[in-house]
Amino acid sequence: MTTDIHAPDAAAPGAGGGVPDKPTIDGLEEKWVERWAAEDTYAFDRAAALYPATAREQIWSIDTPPPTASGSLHVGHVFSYTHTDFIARYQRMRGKHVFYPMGWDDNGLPTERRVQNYYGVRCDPSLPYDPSFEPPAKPEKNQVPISRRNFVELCMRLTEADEAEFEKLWRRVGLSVDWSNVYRTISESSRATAQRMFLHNLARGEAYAQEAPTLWDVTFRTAVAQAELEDRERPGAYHRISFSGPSGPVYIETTRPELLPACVALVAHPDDERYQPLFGKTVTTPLFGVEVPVVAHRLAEPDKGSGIAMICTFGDLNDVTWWRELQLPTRAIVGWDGRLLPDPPADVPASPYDELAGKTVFSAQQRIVELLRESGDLEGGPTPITHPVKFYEKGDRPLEIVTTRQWYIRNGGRDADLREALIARGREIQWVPDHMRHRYENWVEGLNGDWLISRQRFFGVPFPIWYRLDEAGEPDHSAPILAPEESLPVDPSSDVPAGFTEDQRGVPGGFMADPDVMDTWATSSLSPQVASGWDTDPELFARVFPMDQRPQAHDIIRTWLFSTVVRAHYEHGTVPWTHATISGFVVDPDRKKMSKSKGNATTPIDVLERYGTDAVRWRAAGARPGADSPFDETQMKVGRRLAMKILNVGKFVLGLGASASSTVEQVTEPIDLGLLTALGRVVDEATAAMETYNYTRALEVSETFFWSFCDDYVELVKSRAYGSGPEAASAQAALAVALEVQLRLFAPVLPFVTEEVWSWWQAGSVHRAAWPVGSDLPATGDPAVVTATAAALAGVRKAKSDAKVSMRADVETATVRAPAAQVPLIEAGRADLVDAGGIATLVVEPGDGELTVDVVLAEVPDA
RNA sequence: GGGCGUGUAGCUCAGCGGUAGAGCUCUCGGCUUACAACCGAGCGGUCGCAGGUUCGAACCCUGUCGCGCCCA
Repeated sequence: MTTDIHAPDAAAPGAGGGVPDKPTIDGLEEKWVERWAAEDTYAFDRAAALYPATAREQIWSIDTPPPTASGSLHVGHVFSYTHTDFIARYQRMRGKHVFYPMGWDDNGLPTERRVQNYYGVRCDPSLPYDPSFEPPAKPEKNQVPISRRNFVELCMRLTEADEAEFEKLWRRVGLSVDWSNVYRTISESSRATAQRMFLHNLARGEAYAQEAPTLWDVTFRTAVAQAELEDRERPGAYHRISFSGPSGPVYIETTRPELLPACVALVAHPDDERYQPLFGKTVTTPLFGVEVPVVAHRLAEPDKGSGIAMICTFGDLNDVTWWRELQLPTRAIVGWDGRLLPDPPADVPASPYDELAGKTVFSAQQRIVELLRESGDLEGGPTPITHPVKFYEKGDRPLEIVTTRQWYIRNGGRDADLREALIARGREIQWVPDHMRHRYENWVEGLNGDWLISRQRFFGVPFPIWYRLDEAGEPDHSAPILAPEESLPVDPSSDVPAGFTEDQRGVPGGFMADPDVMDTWATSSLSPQVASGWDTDPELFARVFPMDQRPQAHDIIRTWLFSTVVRAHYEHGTVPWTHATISGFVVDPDRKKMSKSKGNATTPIDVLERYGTDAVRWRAAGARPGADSPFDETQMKVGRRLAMKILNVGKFVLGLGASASSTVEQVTEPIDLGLLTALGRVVDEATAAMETYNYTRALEVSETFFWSFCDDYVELVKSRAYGSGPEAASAQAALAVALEVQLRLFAPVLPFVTEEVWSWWQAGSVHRAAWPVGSDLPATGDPAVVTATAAALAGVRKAKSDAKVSMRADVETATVRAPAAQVPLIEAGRADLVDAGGIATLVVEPGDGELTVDVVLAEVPDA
C-alpha cells in the first residue's frame, strides 16, 4: 500500500519555487495576497456546489458580519473576523465548498453623520433633487442643505471609498473571503430584499403600524427600539409636591415636576394602607387645578418616595403601562424637539402653562419649581438622588416619550406563543460556546413590546408605501398604497404610486410617501437572505440557506442575532443558520472592551506591520470562542517567533534531503516511526478540536508537538539525515512527512508562512490541500522512543548548561539510568543520541526512579 | 437588583476528582554553519476566600468577595 501523504510531483507547475538562502516573513503578505487574488484561491465554486450530486453537507456557508463601512476597524474586529477565517479555512481543507461572502453595512445613522461632517451638508427632504449638485471642496461651517436623493448619493460615494480601504485591510489580515461575492446593505438588491420582506411581513400580519407612545431621541428626532436603549445613572432630585385631596394635602415625590401639566392620575399600590381611603376619589393638581383620579396598580412601589406617584403622559415606561392598563386620558406636553408644546392639553388652563411653552424640559423644570415654591406647594428642598435614566445608546440626552405613528414587527414581546416559538428556534442553533444561548433566551423572555423598525431618518431603506390624502390633505393610514413587488426597490419620496402623477404629491386628494426609513437592523437582519441570493439567485439560495455559520460578538445577540432569527422564522419557517459562533472582545489592560468611542482602541495596521499578519492571527487564535482577551503586544512576538521557526525549520529540513518524493514507506527507524505515530495522534486531537470549533485547542496541540519536533527530534536525527543509505532515507522521509503534515495543521492560523514554505517544494496552495488525517500516518511506531531519547538528551544538555559549556562540548561518558521499560527505547535511539550529544561512551542502564543522566565532559584542549 | 461568564506562577492562559502545567517575563549559560528577532538550563503557585461532600478537591456542592458582559 502506498500512503500518499499529498506528495505531488515536485516538477508540477507551481511547485519547487526553491528554498531561499535567507527566508524572511517580511513581505509575505504582499506576495501571497496578490497571488491568492490572481489564482482565485478562495473562490466559491458555484457550479460544483450547485451540482445536484453535491450533498448539502459538502457546503459551508458563512453569514459574515457586515462591518459599518463609515466606522473604523480596530484589533478587536481583526481578532473576531480571524476566528471565522480559521473555521472557513479548516472547512475548505476538509473539502467543503466554502461560501464566504463579505458585506458592508453602509446604511444608517453612523453613515449619515460621517457624510454630514465629511462634505459639510445636511439633508432637507423638502428640497428637490439637484442632478448637478457637487459638495463644497472644503466643508464649510454652515452645512449646505440638500435633497434626500442628493444626500443618499453622497452616502453611496463616501461608503464606496471606505469599503475599498476595508477590503485592503481584510486581505492583509488574510481572510479567505471570496472577494467576488460582496454585498452592501444599501445596494439596490439589499433595498429590494428589505422592502419585499417587509411587504411579506405586512401581508401576513407580522408587521403593522400603530400610533403609540414611543421612546424618542430629541437630538436625532427619531424613535428608538428597545434593543437600542441603555440605562445610565444620572443625578436627579425628588421634589415633594402637594396635591389637594378631599381631606387635606396629598404629597407625591417626583423627579420630573415639569410634567405636572401632563399629570393624569395619582397611583399607589392596592395593598398600601395609607392610600386605601383615596382610591376612587380625585385630587387636584397644584398650579393648574386639574382634577385627577387616584388609582391603584401593582407596579406602584410603596417604599419609593411617599408611595404614591403621579402618572404623566409620558414620563417613563411605567407611565405608558399605567396609561394603557388603566385607560387614562392623554395630556401630552413634550414635542419631538424635546421642548414643551406651544399649547397646553385641552383641559389644562393656559396660565401658568404659557410660561412653560417652548421651554426645554430642563428649563421648564426650573420654572415650575419656582412656581411651586411661590404657591407653597413644594415642600422642602429637592432631595438629590442618582437614578437610572433611559438613553438611546448613541445619544447623549435622556429619551422622552412621545406619541407617534410607527411601524412594528411582532417579535414575541406581546405574544407568549410567538416568544416560545422563537426560543425554540434558538434551541435549534448550535451555540459556540454553548452558554451564549442564555443571552438569547434571557433577551427574548424579557421583551416587553414589539420591534419598532421605523426611523425618522433619511439614509436607509424607505418603507415602500404611500398614503392617499383626503380633501383636507390628511393622510388616510387605514388603506396604504403598497408598491408592487416587481417595482422594488422604490423610493416613495421620488417614485409615484400607480394611478397618480407627481404633481399630486402632497396636495389634497393626492398622495404622500411614508416619511420613514427602516432601522438598520431591519435590513441587516436579512444578511443571510441578501448574501445567499434570496432575491437575486434562487438556485444558490436553495443550496446555501439556511447557512452554516453566523459569527458575531456577544453584545449584539439581542439585536442582530435575534432579529435575524425573527425574519427567517417568518419567511422560511427555519433558523437562518445552524451554528452561531460567538467571539469575545479584545479588552484593554483594565479589562474594558476596546472601542473607538472609549479611545482605547488599537489600530490594527500598525500591529500587523510590526509583527506580521501571522503573528497577529496566532494571538487571535489564543482567544477561545466567546472568551474576552486582553490586548497584549508581548504575546504577538511569540507568534512571530513561531512563524519564523516554521520558515527556518522548513528550510533546514528541505536542506537535509527531505523532499516531496519522500514517502512513509521509507520510514524504518523506530524513532522516526515513533515521531510519525505521535504526529498522527496530534492530528486526531487537532481535528477533534476543530470539529467543535475550538481552534485554540487545535493550535495548542499542534504547536506543542512542533516545538518538540524542532528542539528534540530534528536535533536528534539531523546528523543521520546528513548521511546516506536507508537510515538517512528514513530520517529524511520522516522529516518530509512531518513537515508537510504540520504545514497543513498550521495553515488555517498561519496562512502566509505555511503557504510560503509549501511553495518551496509542493504543488498548488496549502490552502487547497486536504486537512491531514491521522490514519494516513503510521500507527506502528512508539512515540515513547522519541520522548525517552529526548529526555536523555535533555539530561546531557542540563549537564552542559550546569557546567557552563557550549552545547557542542564533547562528552566522554554519559550514563543514563532509566526505568527498566525505557531502556530498550533509549537503546533504539542510541545512535542518534550519541551524535546529538557528542557522546564518546554512552551507557544505558536500568535504575530506580526517574531518568537521570550522569555526564563526564571531555577535557577541553587548550586553544 | 437579575442572568451569564470568570477568578490557577509577575503577565497571558491550559488543566475540571487521583503526585500543580505551558508560553512570556526574570536569572544563569551558550555565536550550536536552520534560526542571536536564536539556542540550552533554571527560579517561580497554600489553584480568590470560608465551609461542606469524598479515602482523596484547583476540579463537585453551599456561601462569600473581586472582575467582565448583558439586562433591570
